[in-house]
Amino acid sequence: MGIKDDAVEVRAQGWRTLAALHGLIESELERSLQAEAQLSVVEYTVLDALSRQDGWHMRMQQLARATALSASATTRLVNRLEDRGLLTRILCADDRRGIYTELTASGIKLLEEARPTHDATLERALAEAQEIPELAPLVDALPKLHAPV
Amino acid sequence: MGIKDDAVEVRAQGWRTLAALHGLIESELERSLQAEAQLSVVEYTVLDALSRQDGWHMRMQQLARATALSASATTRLVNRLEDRGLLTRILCADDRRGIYTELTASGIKLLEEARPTHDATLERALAEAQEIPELAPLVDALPKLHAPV
DNA sequence: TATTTATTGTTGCACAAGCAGATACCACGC
DNA sequence: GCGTGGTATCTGCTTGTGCAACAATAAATA
Repeated sequence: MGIKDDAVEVRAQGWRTLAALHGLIESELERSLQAEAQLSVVEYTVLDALSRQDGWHMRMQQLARATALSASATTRLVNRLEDRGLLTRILCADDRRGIYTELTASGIKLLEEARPTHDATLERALAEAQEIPELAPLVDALPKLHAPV
Repeated sequence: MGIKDDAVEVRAQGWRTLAALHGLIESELERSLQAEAQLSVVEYTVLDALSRQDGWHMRMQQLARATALSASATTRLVNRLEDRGLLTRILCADDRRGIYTELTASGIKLLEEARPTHDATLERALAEAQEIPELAPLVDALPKLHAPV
C-alpha cells in the first residue's frame, strides 16, 4: 500500500509544482503585458493563437479551448478585443451558427509590439523560477519536451 | 540568430504546454471539488497547505504566496473559510501586525473528505492529458521531478 | 416533410480577483 | 521619546469569470 500512496503523493507534488510555476509566470506576464500593451495574458493568448492559425481565423469554441475559458468568458473576451478593433467577427458561410474571429491589421500590429515584451518576461520569469529549488527541475524539463535528445 | 530565435520559441511553446495542462487539471479539480466538498481549488489549496504546515498555522502572506493570490484576495478567501468554520484567525503574539490562520477540527475533517476526490480527479485528469499528444511529454516529466532516477 | 435532438454562441446574475488607498504596527536613526 | 520608512492586513471599487437559461441553426429520425 506504500507504493500506491507514494504515487498519489508524487502526483500531488507534481501538480503543486506545476501550479506554482504557472502562477509565477502568469503574474509576471500579466503585469508586463498590461503595462506595455494593455493586454491581459488571455487576451495575448487569443491574439497569438490567431496569428499561429492557418488563415488567421478560429471559431469561438476553438478559442475557448485554446484559452481554457468558458464559452461565456470567450464571448466577452472577443467582445473586448473587437471593441478595440484588434479582431473581427466573421459569420460562417457553411454553418450559420458558427462565428469566425480574425485578426485585423491593428491586431497584428499590437501583437507584434507585445511579443518582445512577452518573450523577455517569459525568459526572466523562468530565470527567477530557476533560482527556486522546488521549481528548478520543472524549468529544466520544459525545453526538453518538444526538442527531444 | 536562428539559435537565439529558437530558444525564444522553445520557451514560448513550453509555456503554452504548461498553461494548457494547468488549465485542464484546474478545470477538472474545480468541478469535482465544488461538487463533492463545496470547495474551490484555491480553497482546497489553503486547507491542504495548512495541513502540511508544522503546527498547522500560516501567516496571511505565506498563504498569499502559496496560492499565488493577491493580499486582498487572500483576506477574503480566509474570511470565507473562517465564516464556514474551517479555520480560525489567531493574532500573532510577537508581531501584532501578523495574523496566523489555523485549521479547525471541521476544517481538518472536510479536507480529509475532499482529499480522495482531489487525488482521484488529479489522476484522471493526468490520464486524459496523457492522451493529448502535446501534453503527454509534460505529464511524463512531472513524476520524475522530485523522484530522480 | 415534420419533429425531435445536438451544437454554437450570447445574456442575466452572483461571486471572486486585482488595484489603490487606509490603518495599525515594527524597526531604525536621531 | 519621535519621526520616517517599511511591512501586514483590511476595505471600496471595478472588472472578469462561471453557471444556468436562452435563441438560432444544424443533424437525425420517423
